[in-house]
Amino acid sequence: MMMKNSFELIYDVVRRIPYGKVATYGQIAMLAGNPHWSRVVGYALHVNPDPEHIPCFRVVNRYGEPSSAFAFGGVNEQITLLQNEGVEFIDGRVDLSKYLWDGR
DNA sequence: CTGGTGACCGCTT
DNA sequence: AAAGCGGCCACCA
Repeated sequence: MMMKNSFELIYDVVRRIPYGKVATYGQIAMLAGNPHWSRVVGYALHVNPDPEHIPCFRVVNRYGEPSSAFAFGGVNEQITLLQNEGVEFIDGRVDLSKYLWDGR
């Protein structure tokens, strides 16, 4: 039986993030089906079983700023990756008005 | 086995 | 207008 745990639903949503766009935890949680999973989303990415297929670096908090625990090698590195995709960082924040993934 | 925490968000007062 | 609290899942000791 394919019992999709909440984590798989979250991974599925994160994997849908297109190139050059960013998504927020709340957005993913809502798309996953529960607006209160925002916390679970953070934990799901924490285990991040497939970082190569799950662009956790494209996931940012509501303020458009990368999470603190991203220091797995250098938060600066994450910002560079997004910039490399065309995402413009302003004052260490992403313009969610332009780069926030609309869920499509 | 139980308790507590964590990459968060939204609502209430 | 601002601040504080709760809530869901899974893993750890």
